[in-house]
Amino acid sequence: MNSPIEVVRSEASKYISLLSKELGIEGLELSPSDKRSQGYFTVRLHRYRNRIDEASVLAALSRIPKSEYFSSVSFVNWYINIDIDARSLASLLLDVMRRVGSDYGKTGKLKGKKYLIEHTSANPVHPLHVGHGRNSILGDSLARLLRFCGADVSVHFYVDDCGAQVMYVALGYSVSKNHVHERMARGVKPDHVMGIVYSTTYAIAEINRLKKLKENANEEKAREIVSEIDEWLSVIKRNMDEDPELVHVLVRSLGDTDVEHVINEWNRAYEKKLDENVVKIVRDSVSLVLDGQRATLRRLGIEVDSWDWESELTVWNDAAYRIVRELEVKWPLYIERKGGSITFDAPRFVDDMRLREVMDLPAFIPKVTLVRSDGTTLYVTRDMAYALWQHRCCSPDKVIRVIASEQSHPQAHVRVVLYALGHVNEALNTVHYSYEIVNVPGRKMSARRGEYISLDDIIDEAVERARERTGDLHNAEEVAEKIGVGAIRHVFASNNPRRPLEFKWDKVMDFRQNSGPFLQYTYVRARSILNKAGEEPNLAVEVPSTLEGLEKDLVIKLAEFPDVVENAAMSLRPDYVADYLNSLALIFNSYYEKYPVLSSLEPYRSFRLALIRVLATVLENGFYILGIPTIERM
RNA sequence: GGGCCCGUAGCUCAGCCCGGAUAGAGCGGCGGCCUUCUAAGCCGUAGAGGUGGACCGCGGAGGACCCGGGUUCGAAUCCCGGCGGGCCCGCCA
Repeated sequence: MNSPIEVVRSEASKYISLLSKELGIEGLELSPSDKRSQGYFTVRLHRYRNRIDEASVLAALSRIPKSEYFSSVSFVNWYINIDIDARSLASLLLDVMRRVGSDYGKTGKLKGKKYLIEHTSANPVHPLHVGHGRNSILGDSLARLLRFCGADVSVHFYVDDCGAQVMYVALGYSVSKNHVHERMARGVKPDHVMGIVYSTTYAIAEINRLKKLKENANEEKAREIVSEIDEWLSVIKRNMDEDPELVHVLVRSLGDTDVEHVINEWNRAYEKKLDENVVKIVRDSVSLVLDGQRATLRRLGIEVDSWDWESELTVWNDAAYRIVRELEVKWPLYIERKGGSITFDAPRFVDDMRLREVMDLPAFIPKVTLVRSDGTTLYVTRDMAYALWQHRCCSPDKVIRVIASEQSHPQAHVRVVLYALGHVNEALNTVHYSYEIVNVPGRKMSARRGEYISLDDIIDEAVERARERTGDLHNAEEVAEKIGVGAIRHVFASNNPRRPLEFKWDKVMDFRQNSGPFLQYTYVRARSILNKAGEEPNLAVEVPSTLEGLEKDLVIKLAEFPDVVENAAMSLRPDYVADYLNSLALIFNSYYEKYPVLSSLEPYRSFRLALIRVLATVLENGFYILGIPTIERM
């Protein structure tokens, strides 16, 4: 048993079940008390007030032997409060710690379980932006959390290399190759260069399209079109400010081209593998962008195990079409055809099959078009094929797809269609891990217009602000980098994914308010004590006869860690870990002021050193889960 | 029009699934603490509620987690109906 609190809890459960026999009541429930001053665990007896009286409860309590792990059992206001004996809990804690060492917190709960986590999966046409930051960090923290609990986790990134947006960047790249490479040779990140190529090419396409539209439009319509053109011109202008030469090249080469037409040609050519040159140029440009995105992820400590190319897994092997054909054969009554397009009546299917009783679905689901009139597949169709592949590739117990909440309908479609095709387990074990968007006040973000705040920018900014305070440490740059990364990771990992996140520079970067650096600082203080102590703390120490106040609080908090991790993993909520670390840090920082370690007398000195050793381990493991870098000095 | 999520102190949030004791934190405010293990820290304090009164004591009622109902011995928590905010409802991804 590697969870100290769990040991006490099972003692308390035993105690309570004895009590329920004594009282002749079934279903007494042990829960953590919200009034810690009264006790750690509590049992509510209110609902039995008419069946038993207080005297009989007190009598029953006096008949049951108390566990050595309880300091007190009391009966107040119809609550039975059981308090933990801090001394025995401390012994338990140190026992566990002696046994597992740096593995403290791992309960092996998910041993033998296999997870596939898909996260980020950004369009490979521009740098990652703030929204992706939330996605990547949530996904990565989940992966770390589940791995920490013993699960076998494989992290996948879906490379969305089909569809128009990729053709824009490829076309732009094809006419500006030398310039792109020259910039990369100068050290500019490839995704940033390609981001400019993409949004410029897209703007050129839009302008050319609108211009043609204008020719046979009435006066009112024409005015509208002109103002739209102006907007796209301003996109070009903004890109021009960033890199005039590159944008000039693009405008010169593509200004007179019917870009939209070429894009459609290329799109077809790529999907059907008709033109080797197109395939190569698309692959090259996507790879370049991915290199850049990968570098950003790596800077945040995020590693991806598998890069799954949409083209290979769903299009070139015909998997997406197979989905459609099977659906047509199996459920013809739910298929609607209109001029070559194919639509699945998902809402009716869900109602008829009573699917809502089987899986968690929104109360409303729209119909879903699977094939366009021109015979090409849609993103969602390909995603269905991909979802199936995710289950086939390594037979995971669960596939967790970290995808923004705005995609809840298509994600529901994916699961419904898997179910319809008879892949029931696959459908039930596909989780849309939904998170809310990141808002940046005052900025309307649009990746197509090149309007976004890149993840690189905010990391840079965070690091720069950290640098202002690292002073003349010999490794100031390195420390600043870790603090900046820690701050960013903490912001995204510590918020409830279900809530929209307001991203305000001053708030995220305010290290007083932000707890990433606060946690790191806490670790530094603990580390400092251990370093000054010199030797590795002995964990087989005598526990002082009295533990009270903050010392007791600290022991209990440290003992809770395995529980907290397990709960976070089962609920897929890395933010629970962040929350826990935060309150642990608060307790320790108060403790630090009040309880000297190195200068205290025995047995306190040794005991406290051991406690600090546990604390450091808990922080290290918590940091691992959240991906917050540890720092020895700051 | 429909769906999903959210509404708790000045601000950001936890608690709600599974109802129970005085609704918890952090930030910000105010006031303090660096010859003692790193002050990116800590301590104290006000703050979730209106009326009447010159003040004090005692007792009672009412209000109190967006609003209004309901269920319950008991509701921030469950149910119904509103209001406010975000996102979605494409032959885009």
